[in-house]
Amino acid sequence: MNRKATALDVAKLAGVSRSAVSLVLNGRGDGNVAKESQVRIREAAATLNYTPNAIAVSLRNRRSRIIGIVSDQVVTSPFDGNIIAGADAVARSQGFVTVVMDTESDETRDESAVATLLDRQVDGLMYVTVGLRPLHVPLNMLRVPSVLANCFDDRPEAGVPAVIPDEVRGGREAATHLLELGHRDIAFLAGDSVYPAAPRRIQGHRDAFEAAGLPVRAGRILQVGWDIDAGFHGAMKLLDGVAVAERPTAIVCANDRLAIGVVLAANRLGLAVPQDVSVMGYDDEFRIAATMVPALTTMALPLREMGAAAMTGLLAELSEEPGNDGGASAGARRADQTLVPCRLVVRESTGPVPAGRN
Amino acid sequence: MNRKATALDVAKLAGVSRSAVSLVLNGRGDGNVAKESQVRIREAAATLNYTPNAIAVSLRNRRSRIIGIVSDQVVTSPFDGNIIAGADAVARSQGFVTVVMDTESDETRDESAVATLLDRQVDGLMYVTVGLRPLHVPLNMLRVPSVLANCFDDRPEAGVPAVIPDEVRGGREAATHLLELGHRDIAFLAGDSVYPAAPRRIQGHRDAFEAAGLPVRAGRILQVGWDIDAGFHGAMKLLDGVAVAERPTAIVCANDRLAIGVVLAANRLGLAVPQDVSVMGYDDEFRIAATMVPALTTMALPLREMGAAAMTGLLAELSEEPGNDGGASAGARRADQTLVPCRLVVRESTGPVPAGRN
DNA sequence: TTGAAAGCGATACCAC
DNA sequence: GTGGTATCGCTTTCAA
Repeated sequence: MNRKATALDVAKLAGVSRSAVSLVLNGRGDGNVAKESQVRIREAAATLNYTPNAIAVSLRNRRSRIIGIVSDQVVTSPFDGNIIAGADAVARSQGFVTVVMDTESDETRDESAVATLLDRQVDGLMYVTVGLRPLHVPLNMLRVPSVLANCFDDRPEAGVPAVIPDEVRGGREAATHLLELGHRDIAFLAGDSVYPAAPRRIQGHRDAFEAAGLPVRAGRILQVGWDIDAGFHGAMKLLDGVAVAERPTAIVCANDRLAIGVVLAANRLGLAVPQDVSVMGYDDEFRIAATMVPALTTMALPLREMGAAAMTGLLAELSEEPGNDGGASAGARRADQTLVPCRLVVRESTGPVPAGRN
Repeated sequence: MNRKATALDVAKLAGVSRSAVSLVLNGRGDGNVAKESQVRIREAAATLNYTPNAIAVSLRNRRSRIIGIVSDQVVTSPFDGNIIAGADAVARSQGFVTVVMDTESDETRDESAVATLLDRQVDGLMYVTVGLRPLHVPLNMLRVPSVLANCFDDRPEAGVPAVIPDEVRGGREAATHLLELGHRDIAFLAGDSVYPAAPRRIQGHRDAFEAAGLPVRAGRILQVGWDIDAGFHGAMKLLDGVAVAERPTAIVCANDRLAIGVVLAANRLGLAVPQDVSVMGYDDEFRIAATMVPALTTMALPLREMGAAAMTGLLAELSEEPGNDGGASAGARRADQTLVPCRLVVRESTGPVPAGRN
C-alpha cells in the first residue's frame, strides 16, 4: 500500500472506464451505469481503499472546499479560538476544511495572509478578531465571498457582512440583573475604549439605569484596563478605606479577569462576595468563571454561535452562486451586521443588596 | 479583474511560451531563457498580478506544501494554541500552510481527521494535545512523515518522534527555587494523574528534596484538581486553622489557575503572599500569571518552542526524502523523544522563608 | 534558447 | 448504458 489508489486503478479492477467510476462514486450512477457495474465499482473502490484526491478534484471543479480564516491572534486566546471552533464545526459538517492564518496582530500581514489563502484557491474568507474591533477589510478579500466575525468595517462601501456580539444589550442585561437584586449603587470597571466593547457595554449599563429611572453616580464608571491587576486596583480605589455608605454594593467588570482582581481585593479587605459586595464578570471565560471562588456570575459571549453563524452565512452565499468567483457579486452583497445576543449566566458572585443599602 | 491570471496569460503578454514563464518565475531562468525574455516575463507577471495557482502546482508536483495538524482541543485553550502558533510560524516561513482539525477531545474522530487531511494530500502530519498525554497514533498517520507535540506513543513499534516538555526537570527547578529561598516545608498541589504532567512534576519535586538531602513531609503532596476552586480548597486544607509551625511556608501549584485559588484562600485568611506564604504557579499562562496580584512566579511551559521544534523536525524530514510518500520510511524513522526544558519566571509571589521557619 | 507535448487525478460532455 | 476525450493550471522533459 505504497501509493494511494486512483480512480484509474478502481476502473481497471472493476473492468469499466474512469467515467463510470466517477459517476457512481458521486452518486449519479443510477440511470447512467448498469446496476451490476455499480456494485463491482463500489467493491473495487472498497478493496483498494480508494478515496478521491481532493487536490485533483479542486483543480477540476475550480472549487477547493477550503475556507480561509484570517485571525489577528487566533490560537493564543480562548476568544478567537472559540469563534473559529464554531466556524470550523459548521464548515466540516458541509465537507469544507478551514485553514487559518494568524497575523499575530500585525496588520501589515493582512494582505499577504489573504493573498496566500487566495493562491490556495479558497472558496471563501472569514476575518476573526480577538476583541470586537473596527477594521479596514483587506482589499483582496473582496475577490471571494467573505464574512467578518467579531469585527466590522464601518466604511459604507465595504460591503462585507459582519457577525458581532450585541454588547450594548449585554451591558444592559448585566446591569438589569443587579438592579433586580436591589442594587442601586453599581460601579462599572472596564478597559480603555480602544476596543469598542468597553463603550458599548458602558452604554448598555447607562441604558439600564435610565430605563429604571435611576441615576448612575458620578465616578462609578472606571476605565482601568483589562487584566487582573487592573481589577484589583480599581476595586481598591472603590472599596479601601471608604465608608460603607459610600461603597458601591456591586461591581460589574467588563471581563472575568477584572472580576478576579476585584474578588482578590475584596478578600484582602475582609469583604465577602457576594454578601458585602456583588461582583459580575463578562465573557464566561473557560476554566475561569465557573471555577472561581465564588463562581462568577457573568455575561457569556456567544463566541461559538458567532463563528457558526458567520460560517453558515458564508457557505450559504457560496452555494447561492456556484462557479462565480466573487468579482461581480461583491458589489451586490448587502453590508449587513448580525448582532448575536450575550447570555446571562448566574452563579454565586452576585446576591441581594446588603440590608439598608437599597 | 474577474478571473485570476494564469501562466498562459503571462506567456501571451510576454510573447513567450508557458514553459519559459514557469522557468523564469521559479528562478531557473538563467541559462535557459534569454535575459531579455526574462525581463518581459517578469513585467508581464507584475502587470497581470500573476501568482501561481497553488492547487495546480500541488497536483503537478505531487506535494501540497500543506501540513495537517490534528489537535484534541486546539483553539479553545491557550495551550494547544501556542504550540500551533509556534509550529505555524515555522511552517509559514518555509512556504507551507497548516490546516488544523480539532477533534474536540473525541478520540473516535482521530482517524477520520487524519483521513480528511490525507485526502487533501498533506505532506506531513502533526498531532498536538492540550495537556501532556500518551496516545495511540492513528494508524493512517504512518502514511506520511509525522510528529507528536505534547504527547507521545509509548508503544515501541510506533516510531513517531515526539516533542514534549521536560516536566520532571520543571518540577525539580521549581522546588529548587523555593529551597534556595530557604523554604523547607513546601506543599505541592496538582491535579489527578490522568495527565502525566502531575506525576512527573511531583517526581521532580521529590528529586529536588532528595538532592538537597531534605525530607518531603507526609501529606504535603495533594492531588486536588486543576482549577481555581481546587487550589482554593487545597490551600484551605493546608492553611486554615493550622498552627503557624505546622503550616507549609510555600505552596507549589501544578498550574497557574491553582495558584490563583491559593492566593484567594490566603487573602481570605489574612495571610500575605509572599510574606507569610510563597506561592508558585506553573505554565505562565498568558494574561494570568503576569497580571496576578501578586504577579506569579511560575514555570513557563515552552509551548511555542515545542511547536517550532516539532515543525522544524518534520519539515527537515520532508526535505530529506522528497517524493517519498512515507510508506517505506515510516519503519526506518527513529522513535526519538525530544525533551524541551521549562523556564523559571520569577515574579512577586515567592520570597524568602518567614523568619524562624527555615 | 525556445516551444511543443506529456502528464498530475478527476470530472463531464458527447458521441457511440 | 458506456467509454473516449478535453480540460483544470502548472511543471518538465525533449526536440527543434
